[in-house]
Amino acid sequence: MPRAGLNAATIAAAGAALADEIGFTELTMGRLAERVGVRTPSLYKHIAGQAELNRQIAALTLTEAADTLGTATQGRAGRDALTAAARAMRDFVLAHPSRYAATIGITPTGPDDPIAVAERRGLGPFEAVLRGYDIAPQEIPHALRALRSVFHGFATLQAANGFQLPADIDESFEWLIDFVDRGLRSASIPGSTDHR
Amino acid sequence: MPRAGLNAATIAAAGAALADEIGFTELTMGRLAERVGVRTPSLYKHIAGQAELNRQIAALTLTEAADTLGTATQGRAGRDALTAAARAMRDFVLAHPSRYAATIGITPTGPDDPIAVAERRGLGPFEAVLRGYDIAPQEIPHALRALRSVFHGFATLQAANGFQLPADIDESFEWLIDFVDRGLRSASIPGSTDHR
DNA sequence: ACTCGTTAGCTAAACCTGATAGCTTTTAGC
DNA sequence: GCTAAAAGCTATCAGGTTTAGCTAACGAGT
Repeated sequence: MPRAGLNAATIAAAGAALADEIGFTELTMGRLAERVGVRTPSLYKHIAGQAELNRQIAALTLTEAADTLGTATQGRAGRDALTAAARAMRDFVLAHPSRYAATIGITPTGPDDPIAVAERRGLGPFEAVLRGYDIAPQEIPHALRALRSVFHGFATLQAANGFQLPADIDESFEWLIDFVDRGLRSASIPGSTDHR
Repeated sequence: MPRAGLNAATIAAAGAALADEIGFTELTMGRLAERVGVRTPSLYKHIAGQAELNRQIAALTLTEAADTLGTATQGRAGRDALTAAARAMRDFVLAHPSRYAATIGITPTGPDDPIAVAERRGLGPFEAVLRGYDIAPQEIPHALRALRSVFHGFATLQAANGFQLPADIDESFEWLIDFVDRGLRSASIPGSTDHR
Protein backbone atom coordinates (compact mmCIF):
# COMPACT_ATOMS: atom_id res chain seq x y z
CA MET A 1 0.00 0.00 0.00
CA PRO A 2 1.82 3.10 -1.23
CA ARG A 3 1.34 6.37 0.59
CA ALA A 4 -1.25 8.82 -0.62
CA GLY A 5 0.80 11.95 -0.04
CA LEU A 6 -1.78 13.65 2.10
CA ASN A 7 -1.53 16.55 4.51
CA ALA A 8 -3.89 18.80 6.40
CA ALA A 9 -4.20 21.26 3.52
CA THR A 10 -5.02 18.73 0.81
CA ILE A 11 -7.54 17.02 3.08
CA ALA A 12 -9.23 20.31 3.87
CA ALA A 13 -9.36 21.21 0.18
CA ALA A 14 -10.86 17.83 -0.67
CA GLY A 15 -13.35 18.26 2.16
CA ALA A 16 -14.42 21.67 0.89
CA ALA A 17 -14.90 20.36 -2.64
CA LEU A 18 -16.79 17.30 -1.43
CA ALA A 19 -19.02 19.41 0.81
CA ASP A 20 -20.00 21.55 -2.15
CA GLU A 21 -20.86 18.41 -4.11
CA ILE A 22 -22.92 16.46 -1.60
CA GLY A 23 -23.90 19.10 0.98
CA PHE A 24 -22.28 20.16 4.21
CA THR A 25 -24.28 17.87 6.47
CA GLU A 26 -23.47 14.88 4.25
CA LEU A 27 -19.75 15.39 4.66
CA THR A 28 -18.47 12.55 6.87
CA MET A 29 -15.01 11.37 7.71
CA GLY A 30 -15.79 8.12 5.92
CA ARG A 31 -16.79 9.75 2.66
CA LEU A 32 -13.87 12.14 2.81
CA ALA A 33 -11.47 9.23 3.38
CA GLU A 34 -12.94 7.41 0.41
CA ARG A 35 -12.52 10.55 -1.68
CA VAL A 36 -8.83 10.93 -0.91
CA GLY A 37 -8.22 7.21 -1.20
CA VAL A 38 -7.50 6.04 2.35
CA ARG A 39 -9.39 4.39 5.21
CA THR A 40 -11.15 6.59 7.73
CA PRO A 41 -8.71 6.31 10.65
CA SER A 42 -5.83 7.42 8.42
CA LEU A 43 -7.31 10.91 8.23
CA TYR A 44 -6.63 11.32 11.95
CA LYS A 45 -2.89 11.19 11.23
CA HIS A 46 -3.30 14.62 9.63
CA ILE A 47 -6.36 16.22 11.19
CA ALA A 48 -7.40 16.05 14.82
CA GLY A 49 -11.04 15.38 14.08
CA GLN A 50 -14.20 16.68 12.50
CA ALA A 51 -14.13 19.98 14.37
CA GLU A 52 -10.60 20.64 13.20
CA LEU A 53 -11.54 19.70 9.64
CA ASN A 54 -14.40 22.16 9.85
CA ARG A 55 -12.07 24.92 10.99
CA GLN A 56 -9.59 24.20 8.21
CA ILE A 57 -12.34 24.31 5.60
CA ALA A 58 -13.58 27.57 7.10
CA ALA A 59 -10.12 29.13 7.00
CA LEU A 60 -9.63 28.00 3.42
CA THR A 61 -13.00 29.35 2.40
CA LEU A 62 -12.61 32.71 4.13
CA THR A 63 -9.23 33.22 2.51
CA GLU A 64 -10.66 32.29 -0.87
CA ALA A 65 -13.61 34.65 -0.36
CA ALA A 66 -11.35 37.49 0.71
CA ASP A 67 -9.26 37.04 -2.44
CA THR A 68 -12.33 36.98 -4.64
CA LEU A 69 -13.71 40.13 -3.03
CA GLY A 70 -10.36 41.87 -3.28
CA THR A 71 -9.99 41.07 -6.95
CA ALA A 72 -13.54 42.12 -7.71
CA THR A 73 -13.21 45.57 -6.13
CA GLN A 74 -9.68 46.21 -7.42
CA GLY A 75 -9.53 49.59 -9.18
CA ARG A 76 -13.13 50.45 -8.41
CA ALA A 77 -14.55 53.01 -6.02
CA GLY A 78 -17.83 54.19 -4.55
CA ARG A 79 -20.96 52.70 -5.97
CA ASP A 80 -19.02 50.67 -8.54
CA ALA A 81 -16.97 49.06 -5.81
CA LEU A 82 -20.09 48.40 -3.75
CA THR A 83 -21.80 46.69 -6.68
CA ALA A 84 -18.74 44.63 -7.50
CA ALA A 85 -18.24 43.50 -3.89
CA ALA A 86 -21.91 42.67 -3.43
CA ARG A 87 -22.11 40.61 -6.61
CA ALA A 88 -18.82 38.85 -5.96
CA MET A 89 -19.91 37.87 -2.49
CA ARG A 90 -23.27 36.57 -3.60
CA ASP A 91 -21.78 34.68 -6.54
CA PHE A 92 -19.27 33.07 -4.22
CA VAL A 93 -21.88 31.93 -1.71
CA LEU A 94 -24.18 30.59 -4.42
CA ALA A 95 -21.29 28.76 -6.08
CA HIS A 96 -20.00 27.24 -2.83
CA PRO A 97 -22.92 27.08 -0.42
CA SER A 98 -21.59 24.25 1.73
CA ARG A 99 -18.11 25.68 1.88
CA TYR A 100 -19.66 28.92 3.08
CA ALA A 101 -21.87 27.10 5.58
CA ALA A 102 -18.72 25.72 7.17
CA THR A 103 -17.68 29.26 8.09
CA ILE A 104 -20.87 30.03 10.03
CA GLY A 105 -20.75 29.59 13.76
CA ILE A 106 -16.97 29.30 13.86
CA THR A 107 -15.25 31.39 16.51
CA PRO A 108 -11.53 32.09 16.11
CA THR A 109 -9.42 30.92 19.03
CA GLY A 110 -7.45 34.16 19.06
CA PRO A 111 -6.22 37.04 16.91
CA ASP A 112 -3.59 34.81 15.27
CA ASP A 113 -6.01 32.07 14.32
CA PRO A 114 -5.95 31.81 10.50
CA ILE A 115 -9.72 32.19 10.65
CA ALA A 116 -9.44 35.56 12.39
CA VAL A 117 -6.75 36.64 9.95
CA ALA A 118 -8.87 35.68 6.94
CA GLU A 119 -11.91 37.41 8.41
CA ARG A 120 -9.99 40.63 8.83
CA ARG A 121 -8.64 40.31 5.31
CA GLY A 122 -12.18 39.87 4.03
CA LEU A 123 -13.19 43.12 5.67
CA GLY A 124 -10.61 45.01 3.59
CA PRO A 125 -12.65 45.29 0.40
CA PHE A 126 -15.65 46.52 2.36
CA GLU A 127 -13.52 49.14 4.07
CA ALA A 128 -12.36 50.20 0.63
CA VAL A 129 -15.97 50.50 -0.46
CA LEU A 130 -16.77 52.71 2.51
CA ARG A 131 -13.91 55.03 1.66
CA GLY A 132 -15.92 56.00 -1.42
CA TYR A 133 -18.67 57.30 0.85
CA ASP A 134 -18.48 60.09 3.35
CA ILE A 135 -18.71 58.08 6.56
CA ALA A 136 -17.52 59.52 9.86
CA PRO A 137 -14.49 57.53 11.13
CA GLN A 138 -16.15 56.43 14.36
CA GLU A 139 -19.06 55.02 12.35
CA ILE A 140 -16.93 52.85 10.08
CA PRO A 141 -17.22 49.72 12.27
CA HIS A 142 -20.99 50.10 12.34
CA ALA A 143 -21.13 50.57 8.59
CA LEU A 144 -18.91 47.52 8.07
CA ARG A 145 -21.22 45.39 10.18
CA ALA A 146 -24.19 46.72 8.27
CA LEU A 147 -22.63 45.75 4.93
CA ARG A 148 -21.74 42.29 6.19
CA SER A 149 -25.20 41.78 7.65
CA VAL A 150 -27.00 42.85 4.49
CA PHE A 151 -25.05 40.75 2.02
CA HIS A 152 -24.53 37.80 4.31
CA GLY A 153 -28.24 37.80 5.03
CA PHE A 154 -29.31 37.99 1.41
CA ALA A 155 -26.84 35.39 0.21
CA THR A 156 -27.63 32.87 2.94
CA LEU A 157 -31.36 33.33 2.53
CA GLN A 158 -31.12 32.80 -1.21
CA ALA A 159 -28.79 29.82 -0.80
CA ALA A 160 -31.28 28.27 1.63
CA ASN A 161 -34.06 28.87 -0.87
CA GLY A 162 -35.62 31.22 1.64
CA PHE A 163 -37.21 33.67 -0.79
CA GLN A 164 -40.70 32.47 -1.58
CA LEU A 165 -42.28 35.57 -3.13
CA PRO A 166 -42.83 35.48 -6.88
CA ALA A 167 -40.60 38.50 -7.56
CA ASP A 168 -37.34 38.01 -9.44
CA ILE A 169 -34.45 37.46 -7.05
CA ASP A 170 -31.79 39.09 -9.21
CA GLU A 171 -33.93 42.21 -9.42
CA SER A 172 -34.29 42.19 -5.65
CA PHE A 173 -30.55 42.00 -5.35
CA GLU A 174 -29.99 44.99 -7.61
CA TRP A 175 -32.64 46.85 -5.63
CA LEU A 176 -30.75 45.92 -2.46
CA ILE A 177 -27.53 47.37 -3.83
CA ASP A 178 -29.37 50.61 -4.59
CA PHE A 179 -30.86 50.55 -1.13
CA VAL A 180 -27.46 50.19 0.50
CA ASP A 181 -25.98 52.86 -1.73
CA ARG A 182 -28.69 55.31 -0.70
CA GLY A 183 -28.26 54.49 2.96
CA LEU A 184 -24.53 55.02 2.77
CA ARG A 185 -24.78 58.23 0.76
CA SER A 186 -27.07 59.79 3.32
CA ALA A 187 -25.00 58.53 6.25
CA SER A 188 -23.12 61.76 6.63
CA ILE A 189 -26.08 64.12 6.41
CA PRO A 190 -26.17 65.99 9.73
CA GLY A 191 -29.05 65.05 11.95
CA SER A 192 -29.70 61.79 10.20
CA THR A 193 -27.79 59.77 12.77
CA ASP A 194 -29.15 61.09 16.07
CA HIS A 195 -31.08 57.96 16.86
CA ARG A 196 -32.82 57.09 20.11
CA MET B 1 -46.08 2.26 33.17
CA PRO B 2 -48.65 5.02 32.74
CA ARG B 3 -48.66 7.01 29.52
CA ALA B 4 -46.87 10.30 29.32
CA GLY B 5 -49.52 12.06 27.26
CA LEU B 6 -47.17 13.13 24.51
CA ASN B 7 -47.83 14.28 20.99
CA ALA B 8 -45.87 15.89 18.19
CA ALA B 9 -46.52 19.42 19.44
CA THR B 10 -45.45 18.84 23.05
CA ILE B 11 -42.34 17.02 21.91
CA ALA B 12 -41.41 19.83 19.55
CA ALA B 13 -41.96 22.39 22.30
CA ALA B 14 -39.81 20.40 24.72
CA GLY B 15 -37.16 20.07 22.01
CA ALA B 16 -37.13 23.80 21.41
CA ALA B 17 -36.79 24.56 25.11
CA LEU B 18 -34.09 21.96 25.58
CA ALA B 19 -32.16 23.23 22.56
CA ASP B 20 -32.12 26.71 24.05
CA GLU B 21 -30.77 25.29 27.30
CA ILE B 22 -28.01 23.01 26.07
CA GLY B 23 -27.37 24.24 22.51
CA PHE B 24 -28.77 23.11 19.22
CA THR B 25 -25.97 20.67 18.37
CA GLU B 26 -26.33 19.03 21.79
CA LEU B 27 -29.96 18.23 21.23
CA THR B 28 -30.22 14.46 20.75
CA MET B 29 -33.16 12.12 20.65
CA GLY B 30 -31.85 10.50 23.82
CA ARG B 31 -31.71 13.73 25.81
CA LEU B 32 -35.08 14.82 24.51
CA ALA B 33 -36.61 11.48 25.49
CA GLU B 34 -35.16 11.81 28.97
CA ARG B 35 -36.58 15.32 29.21
CA VAL B 36 -40.11 14.25 28.38
CA GLY B 37 -39.85 11.13 30.53
CA VAL B 38 -39.79 8.26 28.04
CA ARG B 39 -37.20 6.02 26.37
CA THR B 40 -35.71 7.12 23.09
CA PRO B 41 -37.60 4.83 20.68
CA SER B 42 -40.93 6.01 22.07
CA LEU B 43 -40.39 9.40 20.48
CA TYR B 44 -40.73 7.77 17.08
CA LYS B 45 -44.36 7.00 17.81
CA HIS B 46 -44.99 10.74 17.48
CA ILE B 47 -42.24 12.13 15.29
CA ALA B 48 -40.75 10.53 12.20
CA GLY B 49 -37.15 11.32 13.14
CA GLN B 50 -34.64 14.01 13.80
CA ALA B 51 -35.26 15.83 10.53
CA GLU B 52 -38.96 15.98 11.27
CA LEU B 53 -38.28 17.17 14.82
CA ASN B 54 -36.11 19.90 13.40
CA ARG B 55 -38.85 21.02 11.03
CA GLN B 56 -41.42 21.04 13.83
CA ILE B 57 -39.16 23.15 16.01
CA ALA B 58 -38.57 25.48 13.08
CA ALA B 59 -42.28 25.85 12.40
CA LEU B 60 -42.98 26.47 16.07
CA THR B 61 -40.21 29.05 16.27
CA LEU B 62 -41.22 30.90 13.12
CA THR B 63 -44.80 31.11 14.32
CA GLU B 64 -43.64 32.36 17.70
CA ALA B 65 -41.36 34.92 16.04
CA ALA B 66 -44.16 36.12 13.79
CA ASP B 67 -46.40 36.64 16.82
CA THR B 68 -43.70 38.53 18.68
CA LEU B 69 -43.05 40.76 15.69
CA GLY B 70 -46.76 41.40 15.23
CA THR B 71 -47.25 42.38 18.84
CA ALA B 72 -44.20 44.61 18.83
CA THR B 73 -45.29 46.62 15.81
CA GLN B 74 -48.95 46.83 16.83
CA GLY B 75 -50.12 50.44 16.79
CA ARG B 76 -46.84 51.80 15.52
CA ALA B 77 -45.95 53.21 12.14
CA GLY B 78 -42.99 54.37 10.09
CA ARG B 79 -39.68 54.61 11.85
CA ASP B 80 -41.23 53.63 15.18
CA ALA B 81 -42.56 50.45 13.69
CA LEU B 82 -39.23 49.73 12.02
CA THR B 83 -37.35 50.16 15.29
CA ALA B 84 -39.83 48.02 17.19
CA ALA B 85 -39.72 45.23 14.62
CA ALA B 86 -35.94 45.25 14.41
CA ARG B 87 -35.45 45.16 18.16
CA ALA B 88 -38.12 42.53 18.69
CA MET B 89 -36.52 40.31 16.09
CA ARG B 90 -33.05 40.64 17.51
CA ASP B 91 -34.24 40.18 21.09
CA PHE B 92 -36.03 37.04 20.05
CA VAL B 93 -32.95 35.58 18.38
CA LEU B 94 -30.71 36.42 21.32
CA ALA B 95 -33.19 34.97 23.79
CA HIS B 96 -33.63 31.75 21.78
CA PRO B 97 -30.48 31.27 19.76
CA SER B 98 -30.78 27.52 19.33
CA ARG B 99 -34.45 27.66 18.54
CA TYR B 100 -33.62 30.17 15.82
CA ALA B 101 -30.69 28.08 14.61
CA ALA B 102 -33.18 25.30 13.92
CA THR B 103 -34.86 27.52 11.34
CA ILE B 104 -31.71 28.18 9.35
CA GLY B 105 -31.18 26.04 6.29
CA ILE B 106 -34.72 24.70 6.35
CA THR B 107 -36.48 24.69 3.01
CA PRO B 108 -40.25 24.45 2.99
CA THR B 109 -41.53 21.49 0.98
CA GLY B 110 -44.21 23.62 -0.63
CA PRO B 111 -46.50 26.61 -0.16
CA ASP B 112 -48.68 24.70 2.33
CA ASP B 113 -45.80 23.61 4.53
CA PRO B 114 -46.38 25.12 8.01
CA ILE B 115 -42.89 26.53 7.70
CA ALA B 116 -43.77 28.45 4.55
CA VAL B 117 -47.01 29.61 6.16
CA ALA B 118 -45.21 30.88 9.24
CA GLU B 119 -42.61 32.60 7.09
CA ARG B 120 -45.31 34.45 5.19
CA ARG B 121 -46.99 35.41 8.46
CA GLY B 122 -43.66 36.78 9.67
CA LEU B 123 -43.55 39.05 6.65
CA GLY B 124 -46.76 40.78 7.73
CA PRO B 125 -45.20 43.11 10.30
CA PHE B 126 -42.51 44.08 7.80
CA GLU B 127 -45.14 44.87 5.20
CA ALA B 128 -46.81 47.06 7.81
CA VAL B 129 -43.50 48.82 8.40
CA LEU B 130 -43.13 49.51 4.69
CA ARG B 131 -46.57 51.09 4.53
CA GLY B 132 -45.10 53.89 6.65
CA TYR B 133 -42.64 54.68 3.88
CA ASP B 134 -43.39 55.83 0.40
CA ILE B 135 -42.41 52.71 -1.52
CA ALA B 136 -43.71 52.09 -5.04
CA PRO B 137 -46.00 49.02 -5.03
CA GLN B 138 -43.90 47.03 -7.47
CA GLU B 139 -40.88 47.54 -5.25
CA ILE B 140 -42.51 46.19 -2.09
CA PRO B 141 -41.26 42.61 -2.59
CA HIS B 142 -37.73 43.88 -3.07
CA ALA B 143 -37.96 46.05 0.02
CA LEU B 144 -39.34 43.13 2.04
CA ARG B 145 -36.43 40.96 1.01
CA ALA B 146 -34.04 43.74 1.90
CA LEU B 147 -35.51 44.05 5.41
CA ARG B 148 -35.40 40.31 5.95
CA SER B 149 -31.83 40.11 4.70
CA VAL B 150 -30.61 42.93 6.89
CA PHE B 151 -32.10 41.79 10.16
CA HIS B 152 -31.69 38.10 9.54
CA GLY B 153 -28.08 38.74 8.62
CA PHE B 154 -27.32 40.82 11.68
CA ALA B 155 -29.07 38.45 14.06
CA THR B 156 -27.41 35.40 12.56
CA LEU B 157 -23.96 36.92 12.67
CA GLN B 158 -24.35 38.11 16.24
CA ALA B 159 -25.77 34.79 17.42
CA ALA B 160 -22.79 33.04 15.80
CA ASN B 161 -20.46 35.42 17.58
CA GLY B 162 -19.40 36.68 14.17
CA PHE B 163 -18.68 40.28 15.11
CA GLN B 164 -15.05 40.54 16.14
CA LEU B 165 -14.43 44.30 15.95
CA PRO B 166 -14.11 46.09 19.28
CA ALA B 167 -17.09 48.36 18.60
CA ASP B 168 -20.24 47.98 20.71
CA ILE B 169 -22.74 45.66 19.06
CA ASP B 170 -25.85 47.40 20.40
CA GLU B 171 -24.61 50.68 18.96
CA SER B 172 -24.02 48.98 15.64
CA PHE B 173 -27.57 47.73 15.73
CA GLU B 174 -29.01 51.16 16.37
CA TRP B 175 -26.83 52.48 13.55
CA LEU B 176 -28.22 49.74 11.33
CA ILE B 177 -31.79 50.79 12.08
CA ASP B 178 -30.90 54.35 11.11
CA PHE B 179 -29.24 53.07 8.00
CA VAL B 180 -32.31 51.12 6.95
CA ASP B 181 -34.57 54.04 7.76
CA ARG B 182 -32.52 56.34 5.53
CA GLY B 183 -32.49 53.81 2.70
CA LEU B 184 -36.25 53.40 2.88
CA ARG B 185 -36.97 57.11 3.15
CA SER B 186 -35.02 57.85 0.00
CA ALA B 187 -36.47 54.87 -1.85
CA SER B 188 -39.10 56.91 -3.60
CA ILE B 189 -36.92 59.82 -4.64
CA PRO B 190 -37.06 59.94 -8.45
CA GLY B 191 -33.86 58.91 -10.14
CA SER B 192 -32.52 57.10 -7.14
CA THR B 193 -33.58 53.70 -8.39
CA ASP B 194 -32.29 53.70 -11.97
CA HIS B 195 -29.56 51.23 -11.28
CA ARG B 196 -27.26 49.57 -13.82
C1' DA C 1 -68.31 -3.74 34.05
C1' DC C 2 -66.29 -6.33 30.10
C1' DT C 3 -64.28 -6.80 25.74
C1' DC C 4 -61.56 -5.37 22.01
C1' DG C 5 -58.99 -2.68 18.80
C1' DT C 6 -55.73 1.01 18.76
C1' DT C 7 -51.76 3.03 20.22
C1' DA C 8 -48.07 4.54 23.31
C1' DG C 9 -44.80 2.74 25.81
C1' DC C 10 -40.97 -0.78 26.39
C1' DT C 11 -36.58 -3.90 25.22
C1' DA C 12 -33.50 -5.63 21.83
C1' DA C 13 -30.85 -4.96 18.20
C1' DA C 14 -29.13 -3.22 13.69
C1' DC C 15 -26.57 0.24 11.65
C1' DC C 16 -23.87 4.34 11.02
C1' DT C 17 -20.38 7.71 12.38
C1' DG C 18 -16.50 9.50 15.08
C1' DA C 19 -12.56 8.34 17.36
C1' DT C 20 -8.64 5.57 19.58
C1' DA C 21 -5.21 1.69 20.05
C1' DG C 22 -1.83 -0.89 18.35
C1' DC C 23 0.48 -3.13 14.55
C1' DT C 24 2.87 -2.90 9.92
C1' DT C 25 4.93 -0.73 6.11
C1' DT C 26 6.74 2.98 3.66
C1' DT C 27 10.00 6.61 3.38
C1' DA C 28 13.66 10.01 4.32
C1' DG C 29 18.13 10.75 6.31
C1' DC C 30 22.38 9.04 7.55
C1' DG D 1 21.51 -0.89 4.09
C1' DC D 2 19.78 0.74 8.75
C1' DT D 3 16.88 3.13 11.54
C1' DA D 4 13.45 6.19 13.36
C1' DA D 5 9.46 8.75 12.22
C1' DA D 6 5.37 9.00 10.02
C1' DA D 7 1.48 7.14 7.40
C1' DG D 8 -1.13 3.58 6.37
C1' DC D 9 -3.95 -0.49 8.02
C1' DT D 10 -7.36 -3.58 10.99
C1' DA D 11 -9.88 -4.03 15.08
C1' DT D 12 -12.64 -2.01 18.30
C1' DC D 13 -15.36 1.03 21.21
C1' DA D 14 -18.56 4.64 22.29
C1' DG D 15 -22.29 7.06 21.25
C1' DG D 16 -26.35 8.24 18.30
C1' DT D 17 -30.47 7.20 15.11
C1' DT D 18 -33.81 4.20 13.75
C1' DT D 19 -36.58 -0.16 13.16
C1' DA D 20 -38.84 -4.52 14.81
C1' DG D 21 -41.64 -6.69 17.69
C1' DC D 22 -43.80 -7.27 22.20
C1' DT D 23 -46.93 -5.62 26.06
C1' DA D 24 -49.77 -2.74 28.62
C1' DA D 25 -52.75 1.22 28.88
C1' DC D 26 -56.64 3.51 27.17
C1' DG D 27 -61.22 4.65 24.99
C1' DA D 28 -65.44 3.08 22.66
C1' DG D 29 -69.10 0.25 22.35
C1' DT D 30 -72.03 -3.16 24.26
